[in-house]
Amino acid sequence: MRMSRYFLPILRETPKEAEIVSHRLMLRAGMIRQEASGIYAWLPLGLRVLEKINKIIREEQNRAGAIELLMPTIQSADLWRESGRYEDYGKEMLRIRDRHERDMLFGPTNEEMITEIFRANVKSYRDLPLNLYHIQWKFRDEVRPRFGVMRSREFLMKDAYSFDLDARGAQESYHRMFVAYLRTFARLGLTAIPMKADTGPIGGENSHEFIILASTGESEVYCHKDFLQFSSPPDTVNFDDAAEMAAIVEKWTSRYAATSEKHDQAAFAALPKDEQVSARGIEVGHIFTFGTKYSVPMKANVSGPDGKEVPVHMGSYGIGPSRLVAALIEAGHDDNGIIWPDAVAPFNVGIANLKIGDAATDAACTRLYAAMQKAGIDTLYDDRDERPGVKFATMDMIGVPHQVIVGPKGLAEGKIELKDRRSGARENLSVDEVIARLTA
RNA sequence: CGGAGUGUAGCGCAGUCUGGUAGCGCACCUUGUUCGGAACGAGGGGGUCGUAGGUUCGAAUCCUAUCACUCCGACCA
Repeated sequence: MRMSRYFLPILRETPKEAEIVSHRLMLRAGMIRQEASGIYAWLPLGLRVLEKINKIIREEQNRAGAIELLMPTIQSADLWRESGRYEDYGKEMLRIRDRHERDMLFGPTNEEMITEIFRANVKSYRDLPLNLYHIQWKFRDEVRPRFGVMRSREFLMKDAYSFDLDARGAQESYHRMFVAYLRTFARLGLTAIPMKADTGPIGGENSHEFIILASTGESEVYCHKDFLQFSSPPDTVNFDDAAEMAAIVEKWTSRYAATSEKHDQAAFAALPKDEQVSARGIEVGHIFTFGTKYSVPMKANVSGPDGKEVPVHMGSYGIGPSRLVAALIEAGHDDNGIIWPDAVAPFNVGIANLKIGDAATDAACTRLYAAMQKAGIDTLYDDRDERPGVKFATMDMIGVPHQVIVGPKGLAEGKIELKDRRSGARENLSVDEVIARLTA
């Protein structure tokens, strides 16, 4: 993308309402714009990151055997009356009335709807296990939205729902999602630690929150330092092998890890001092099984091998991509701006032409840009008529991981500069060397 | 939902107490000198001062109502 033709409304000053670093940087980098309290428009740069996160989530959900569909944002209240949650949900639910005076709502979650879809179409245990997911905007009318997209009212969520014949099958589905989550967060460049979570009113055996450590995180968390060394499951992992899945889950739940709500001070203190990690964390995922909570009242039954009808055992698995964008920034930034992992960077390569109009720099940049495009690399070419300092500051703030700096001084010696955003390391290389390096 | 506060140009703010018809910095446009870490000068465009009433010869400023937004606490992917 040529920056001169792009829509990248960068702010030089920080809007006063932005308290935490991710919110500040998302506004300053022109990723989002607030349209109402807790409701944001995603500008081109922000949307790129969001879509890259979604892509990774999809790939890992699919790998684990989940199947994508798309449910609507608006739901009928009648569906929620079936489960009894229409009355229970309270003011967090945005209730709407259509022109025929029918009660509708903007979905805060989709258990009811997915159960309805399931029961209408699946009647036999032979069709199980089944795991359906979608990535859709949800709305929860939080009393007090804050921290930008970290706690917004409208937010994007990937939610998967598993269906199994019995509790044992549900457990296996849970394990698959657990492993898929480990892989997903690892690919996003994050270390996410599964922490035993409260199932709350939903009930059930299995529940974990995936927490990433960040100094500006919202909650206090405590865990064993081994979690920081654990390697995530490789892409050769076999999701059909229940024993392999169970072993991975076993490993990742073998050490102490809890958020402040579930913190057991005594158990934590029993760990050797140098193995204790006490930090702040952000919840980026939550998985749990809830048995037949919805299948019983909503009559989502299947025939078992013995011919008897039984309610299915279900589980649900959420990841918040929009929150992840903020979490990634909380986990990756410095005084100059955002530091994206390559996997989600809106642009992976940035080309800064320090002297627009200079034949040599223009030619070198054009050649670089063409080579990057040919290689299919997301590249932002800063071809604006701006001073060098402005271009450096822009590249750093929006967090382009690999920056190619092309100026007349270097070119006089046949060299351009390749800078790594994260480390700040710079190398002087020829244009061909840079192309070879970046397209390797 | 309780408590506190703020609405004046895209962003950050002054002006409000003490009414006289709106200003500064950044950004934007023109132009010149600049040009390797957010340059400088000259000129210029943009605001019915959140909204609606009221008081007044006259309201950003005083009064009333209303809306929006933010922060602190209790709740959440």
